[in-house]
Amino acid sequence: MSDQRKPFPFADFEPKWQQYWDQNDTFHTANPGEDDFDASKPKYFILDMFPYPSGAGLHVGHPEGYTATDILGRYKRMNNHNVLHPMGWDAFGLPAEQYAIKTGQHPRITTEANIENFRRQLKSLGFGYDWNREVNTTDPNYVRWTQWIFLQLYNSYFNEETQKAAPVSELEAKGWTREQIDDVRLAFIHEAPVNWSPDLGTVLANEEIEEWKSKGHTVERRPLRQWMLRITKYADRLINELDDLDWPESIKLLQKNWIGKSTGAEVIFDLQGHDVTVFTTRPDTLFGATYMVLAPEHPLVAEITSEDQKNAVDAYIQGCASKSDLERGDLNKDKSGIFTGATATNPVNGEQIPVWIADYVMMGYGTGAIMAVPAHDSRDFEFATKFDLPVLQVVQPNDDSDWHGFTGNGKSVNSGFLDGMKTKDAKKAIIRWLVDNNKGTFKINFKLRDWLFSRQRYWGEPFPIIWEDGNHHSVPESELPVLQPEMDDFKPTGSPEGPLAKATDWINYTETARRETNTMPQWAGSCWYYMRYCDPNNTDRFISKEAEAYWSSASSNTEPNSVGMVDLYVGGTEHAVLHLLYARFWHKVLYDLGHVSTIEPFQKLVNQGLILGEDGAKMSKSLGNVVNPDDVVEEYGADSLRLYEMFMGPLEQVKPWQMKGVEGVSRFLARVWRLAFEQNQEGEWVLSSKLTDDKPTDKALLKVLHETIKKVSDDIEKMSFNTAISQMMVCTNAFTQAEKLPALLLRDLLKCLNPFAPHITEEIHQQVGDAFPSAQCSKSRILADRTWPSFNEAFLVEDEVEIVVQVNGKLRGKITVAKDAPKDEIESLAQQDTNVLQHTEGKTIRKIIVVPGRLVNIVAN
RNA sequence: GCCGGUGUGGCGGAAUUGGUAGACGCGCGUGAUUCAAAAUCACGUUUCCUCGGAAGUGCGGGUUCGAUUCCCGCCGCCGGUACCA
Repeated sequence: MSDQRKPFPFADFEPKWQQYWDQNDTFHTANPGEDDFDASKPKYFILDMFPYPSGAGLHVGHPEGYTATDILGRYKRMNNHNVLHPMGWDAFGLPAEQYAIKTGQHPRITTEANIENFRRQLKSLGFGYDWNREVNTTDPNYVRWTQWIFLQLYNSYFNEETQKAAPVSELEAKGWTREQIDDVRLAFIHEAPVNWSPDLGTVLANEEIEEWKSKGHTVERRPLRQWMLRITKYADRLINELDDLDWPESIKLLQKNWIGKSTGAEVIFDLQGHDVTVFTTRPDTLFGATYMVLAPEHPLVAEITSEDQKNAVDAYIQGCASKSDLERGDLNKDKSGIFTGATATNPVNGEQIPVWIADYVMMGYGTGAIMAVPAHDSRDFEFATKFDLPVLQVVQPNDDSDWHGFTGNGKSVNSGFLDGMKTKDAKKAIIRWLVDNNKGTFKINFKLRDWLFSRQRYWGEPFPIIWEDGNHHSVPESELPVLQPEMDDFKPTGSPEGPLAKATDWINYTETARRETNTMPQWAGSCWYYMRYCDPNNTDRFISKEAEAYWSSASSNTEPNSVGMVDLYVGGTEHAVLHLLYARFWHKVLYDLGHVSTIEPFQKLVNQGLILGEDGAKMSKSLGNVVNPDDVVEEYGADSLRLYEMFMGPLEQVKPWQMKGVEGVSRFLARVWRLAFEQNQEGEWVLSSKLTDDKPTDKALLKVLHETIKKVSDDIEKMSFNTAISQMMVCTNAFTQAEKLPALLLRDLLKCLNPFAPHITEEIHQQVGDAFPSAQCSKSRILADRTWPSFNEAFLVEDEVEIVVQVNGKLRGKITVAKDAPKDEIESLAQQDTNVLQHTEGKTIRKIIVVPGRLVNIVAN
C-alpha cells in the first residue's frame, strides 16, 4: 500500500495505465490502406487547438478543452467510430526567439525542451491521443508543406468569374506578362504603410497590433515592401459559407463584423477640377451632403488647400501625424478638423460645398474621403455642430421622431427626384442616376484588409522565394523545405530585412540571385495543422488523397449539409477571428485548387470558457492565483483533475477554480473505488464483500443504472458534462447504499465513467474482472475497447407515479397513481386529498387541469 | 457608444424547453464510529414567521390555470469592438 492518506491509490495505477495505453498503442487510429483499418466504421475527427509549448508548461485552461474532447473521443470509440484525435505543437513563436536572443541558445533547443515537458504533462492526464500522429510546425517535414501551401497561393490568382482560386499558368497561357501576373497572385509583394514595431524589430498584422501594444511594445506606421495574402478576395465567401457551420452564433457574428461588408455606392465629386470619389452606404442622402471631408493623409490635400488656409492645414496634419502613434481615436471623442479653403460640387444638384480635413476620416477605409450628411450621420452631425456647418434634412422618419441625426430608414425629402421614395427605393434610384450620368456606381466595401504575411524574425518558416533582377520567383518544389541557416546571432537587424539577412552564405542563392529573408508569421503553421494530422508522415504530399477523402467524409451524426472536415473543434474564444479566419481562407484556396474536398475546415466549433482563479480574477503570475495541473495531479490524481474541470459547470462558461471542488470529486471517485474495494485490518484494499456474482434483479438499482446510462449518453452528445457527472454521482450513491451490488451493474457504471476518469475505471474493471469472470469483465479486454452500454427502456418505467396537486397554482398535495391512470380518476383522487380539501373549502371549482404523469391544478375561487 | 453573453441559496451550479425551483457538489449543522482526531457513514441545510403558512430565480409590468422558462420596459456584471462613412 502506498500512501495511506490518499482515499484511493491513484498514484499506483495512474502511471500504470498511461504506460499500458502507450505500449499497446491503444488510441492509435489506422488510416485507409493500413492493415488494421476498418472501413465499415464511420469517422469522427475531433480536434483541440494545439498549444504553443511555452516555458511555463500547461495551465489548467488546457485540460479543460482537452478533457472535453477526450471524453467525446473515447465515447465515440466505444460507439464504434474511427476516432481521429491527435495533438501537436504550434512551436514557432516569439518567446523562444527572444530567449535565444538573450542567451544565444538556438530556439530549437528551447522549443524541444518545452515540447518534452508539455508532452509529459499531457500524458500524465491520460488523454487518449494518437501520439503517432503528433505534428510540430517547426519540423522540417512540416515546414516543407507549409511552404508548399504558400507556393500554391503564390502560383494562384483569384478568378472573378468563378469566384475561385486558379493557377496563374492559365494567365501565362493567355499571354499575360510577368508584371501583370505578379499583380494578381494570391501571395504578392506590396509596398505600403505597415505596422512596424521598432522594439520587436518586425512588422505586425493589423490583427496583432492590439495584443503586442497591450504587452507594452510600440507600433508605428511605416511604408515597407511586404508579402501579402489576398484574403480580401474571399471576403464574400468567408461570410456566406459560415451559414452551414455549426458554430456559436456569436463567433459567426464576430467574423462577419471583422470582415465588415457594407453595401452602398461610390460618388464622384468635382473638387476644383479633380475627380474625388467617396464611398457611402447612404447614397439616398446625397442631396443632404453639405460638406466634404478628406482624411489628413489624402493625396489631394496639398494641391487643393488654399493659400490662406495652408499654414493651418499643415499644422493640423502635423498634429494628426504625431498623435497617430498614440491611440488616435481611442478616448478622443472630440471631433477635430480644419477647412481647406476649397469647395467641391455636389454632382446631383451642383451645390458648392466646403471641403474639410478631419482625422475622423481614415485613409485606410473606402477612398479616404467622405460626403458628410450631418442630418443623418451621427459623426457628421457632431462635426457639423462643432464647426457650425449647415445641416439639411433629407430623410423623414416613419414615426414622428426627430430628424436631426436620424440614421434610420424613412422617406426622402428635399431631394429632388427622390422625394417621397422609401430609403430602399431612393438608394436604387440614385445609383441608377449616378451610373447614367457617369457620376458614380454601386459599390461594396469591406473592413477586411489583405493579410500582411511577412515577419522579420528568425524563428519562422522562410519564404521559398528567390529575388533576381528585382523580380521574385519560387524555388523548385524539390528544394523544399527551405530551412533557416544555422546562426548564433538571432537579434533583429532593426531593418525590414530581418535577422536572416545576416546569414551571408545562405542568402546567396546563385551569383546573381538572393533569397527572400523574411519569414512567415506564426499563423502559417496553425492554418493547416489539422490536415497534417490525417497523414503526418507523408513525404510525397501534404496529405494523401485517400486520407483526405476518408477524414473529410461525412461522420455518422453530422448534419446532412455538413461542409467541414473536422467534426468538432474545441478551443478558446481568443482565436475567434484571427486563426479561424486565416485557416478558413487557406482551406478554401486548397479547395479551389482541388487539394481538399470540403469548403470549410471546421464543422462544429465549441469555445471553452476561461477558468478564473480562486479569487474570481483571471489567473496570472502577478496575482499569484495560478493553479498548476502538476500539483493537482500529485495531490488528487489525474482522474480527479479531469473530472473536476468537467464538473465545474458548462464547458462554454467562465468559472472560478475551487480547490474544495477538486476534493469533492476526488471524494466521489473514492466512493466509486469503495464500491469495489474495502480496506482490511492491515489497511490493504481488498475486494468488497458487497460485490456479488448474481444476476441483477433489484429494480431500484437497475432503474438508477439505466437512467444513468441514458443521461450520460445524452449529456456527452450535448457536451453537458457537468450534468452527466452529477447523474453518475446519484448512481454511485444508490450503489453505495445497496446491501449487495452485482458486479454486472458496477461494470456498466464503470463504462459510463470511463471516458471521464479512465484510470480508476480501468483499474477497478481489471481487478473486479479477475474475481467475477461471469460479469464479463475479462482481463483480455480493457474498458476503452469495449462497447458503450445501452439502456433498457423497460427498467426506466415505473408502475406508479407521483402526481403533484396544486390549488390555484400553489402546491397543496401529492398523490400516487398508476402510471396509466385515467384522467377522471386522477381528478377525483386529487380532490380527495385532505390538504387540497382545506384549500378548496368554500370555493367553487372552476376548472381542473391535468398534466398526465406530472400534476393536477385545481382552479377555484 | 455599438455588438454579444449573463444574472437562481453562503458558494459552483441543476431544472425534461411552460408544469413540484434549488438536482449534484462545496460549505455549514446534528448524530454514529473513535480514547481522541482525520477519514468514513446517516440525517438536515432558500428566506421569514405566530409551525399553519407566507415570500422567493436582478428590478417593474404583461400573457397564462400555471412563468427561472414566453412578451414589453429598465438595472447590474462579464467579454468583444472602437469614428469603417
